[in-house]
Amino acid sequence: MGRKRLQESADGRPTVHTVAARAGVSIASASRVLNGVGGSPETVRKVREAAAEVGYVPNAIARSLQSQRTELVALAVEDIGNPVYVEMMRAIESVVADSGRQLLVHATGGRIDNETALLRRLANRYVDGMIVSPIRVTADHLTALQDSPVPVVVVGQLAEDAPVDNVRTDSRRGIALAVDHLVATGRRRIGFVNGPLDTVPGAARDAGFRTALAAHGIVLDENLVEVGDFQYAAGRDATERLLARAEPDALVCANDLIAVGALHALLARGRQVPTDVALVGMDDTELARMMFPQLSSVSLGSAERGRRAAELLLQRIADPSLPPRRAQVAPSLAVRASSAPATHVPAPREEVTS
Amino acid sequence: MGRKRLQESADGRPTVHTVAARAGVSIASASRVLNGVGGSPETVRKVREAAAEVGYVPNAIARSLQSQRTELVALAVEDIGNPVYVEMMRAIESVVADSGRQLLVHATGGRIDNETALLRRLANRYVDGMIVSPIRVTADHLTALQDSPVPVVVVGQLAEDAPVDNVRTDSRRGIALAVDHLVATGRRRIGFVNGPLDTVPGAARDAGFRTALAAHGIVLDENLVEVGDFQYAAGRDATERLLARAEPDALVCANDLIAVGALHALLARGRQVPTDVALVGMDDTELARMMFPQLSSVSLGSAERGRRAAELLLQRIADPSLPPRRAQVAPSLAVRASSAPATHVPAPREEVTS
DNA sequence: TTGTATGCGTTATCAG
DNA sequence: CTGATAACGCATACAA
Repeated sequence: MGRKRLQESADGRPTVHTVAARAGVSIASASRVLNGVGGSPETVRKVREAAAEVGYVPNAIARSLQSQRTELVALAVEDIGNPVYVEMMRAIESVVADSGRQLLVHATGGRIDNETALLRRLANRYVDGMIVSPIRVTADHLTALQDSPVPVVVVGQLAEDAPVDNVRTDSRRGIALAVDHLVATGRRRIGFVNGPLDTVPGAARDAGFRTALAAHGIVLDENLVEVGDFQYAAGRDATERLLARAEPDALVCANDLIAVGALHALLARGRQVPTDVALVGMDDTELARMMFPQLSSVSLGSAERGRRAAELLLQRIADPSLPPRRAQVAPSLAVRASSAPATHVPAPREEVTS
Repeated sequence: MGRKRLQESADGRPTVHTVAARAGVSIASASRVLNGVGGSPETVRKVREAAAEVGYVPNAIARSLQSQRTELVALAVEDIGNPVYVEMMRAIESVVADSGRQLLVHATGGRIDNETALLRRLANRYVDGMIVSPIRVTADHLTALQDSPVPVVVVGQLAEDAPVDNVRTDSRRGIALAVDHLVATGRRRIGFVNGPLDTVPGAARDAGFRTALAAHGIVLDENLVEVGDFQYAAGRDATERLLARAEPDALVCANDLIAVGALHALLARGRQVPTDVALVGMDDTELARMMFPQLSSVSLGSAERGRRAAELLLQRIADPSLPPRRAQVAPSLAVRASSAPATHVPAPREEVTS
């Protein structure tokens, strides 16, 4: 038989053995007391005392190996810098922390291979579950989602029959809210600055825009539509291109970052907001409220979606046999200064150098 | 003797035993091949084949228990929504990912108890090290930092003799850069919107502002100084208070969030930027470039500091016996439209309703 | 090179 | 209630 087990861990820190020896009890008793199950008053006292004396802290790894759970949950989003994900993350973190778990954040950069790789790595069990908000979804991706070795919840649109927990919103309807509002306040030449059409949200918002305009009997002038990334710079550049060839009296933007870019482009070109051009963003992030004028924005309930996703995930972790579930959060419109009704007195324009 | 070890893990997933049995070798041989050390060509082939067939993925927990490392690194910041931390986080994530590790992000909310609790929890070894950027540092805190059971690197000011790895910048000098620039471009009634004075950066920036003004022989009018949180809303409100009682021709802000709030307040009050009031922020985040006009801002090299901190941490993880080290990143000023020299023709002011 | 046996630190089982 | 012992899944001395 090999040498007797030491009472200290490799790096000299106390283990259950240290505590047990010091308290004069078995490791089993020590462990029980430390976990608050069983133990005579006397044993409890001795073990607690010994633990405090040596500054015992349980090793999370060893505990995980035994319990098969890490108490860690991951979140994978495209762009950690986008305020919409910050809000979602905050909501998720709150729920996750309340359950005594910790949140691990991954930035995928929207690269899909990156994301499937992440999904596959889940197999090594370093987290108990994952929330992922993909902007592109391929068949490959979907497969990886379905037979993920650990619970996964998707925030975003997924095929109706996809057997994966998911939390969705209706961004088509969200765009319609924006268009309806603009039409109601007298705008007619409504432009649209969108993100990539090969993304799920990009495609949905494009469809939403076209449908909404048609519903009002407005014929879409393709010159009023531009596409870029879901980023500030792309939004600004796309708006510049649009303004170079068309004269919108309102602009709907596919997210707030784009809207801020659009605002920049409009102001740089000497357009007044909302007098000349009304502006509506999407996601209703704090960024929208930071602008001057404050930006109207369609809320897609990002915090709420985050919260729901976290709850779904925790439930599934608790009971993996649950059937796939689906939660839906309705969009709403926050009207602010950037889309106040146009005064019918066109203000004198003055070119401003950026 | 107990029942023979199973070939599958509790949840039915393959383990080294599964692979070994299928390949007809011992688990030792299987493990060796799987780790790329040793093994005859024939064994390697058999094991690789078996592993692929059963879809073997090593269990990260078990591996960690053995190796005493989790390949996880934590980052604790006050406010995940502040773009300066986003930039820092991106830089850290990049270095950390390159080393094959993953990043865990904690939001402390600036609550110091929260942070020390975090430090103490490190003892359970769920991460190999941590980068922390505290805005308040107490003696208690410092103690916790020093005898942390795992490597810790601090981003921020620390006492000279504190035996803790840390990456710092000189925000006093950073403020001086801003003041010098404003004075050089003809501003004299320079105001300052700061964060809480009981924070390390708040105190440093206050001192820097006063010193810089004095260096130019300017007597500070206390009406030109306001304090709030390091947040957008606080910056906006503080600026409103300041504007209600004083008439600055320039404003230095303790960070970009505050600067954006100040811009909002200025514009809402009908002030032209930079014509009436020049504006300089701090941290030089992407937010500064998103505004109209674009905000001048003092760069404190947040990405660079993040990178350096990550490198220091990885080095210390590799060799815990290293002496405490210190890295310094110099501030610099990015001049943009918000602080262009004032035209000496005061533009007509017009009250704008927010 | 290969296999046996042991330990990583914890919790769970089961007999006493 | 308590203690001895077996897992958890992996890596690695050591012996063959």
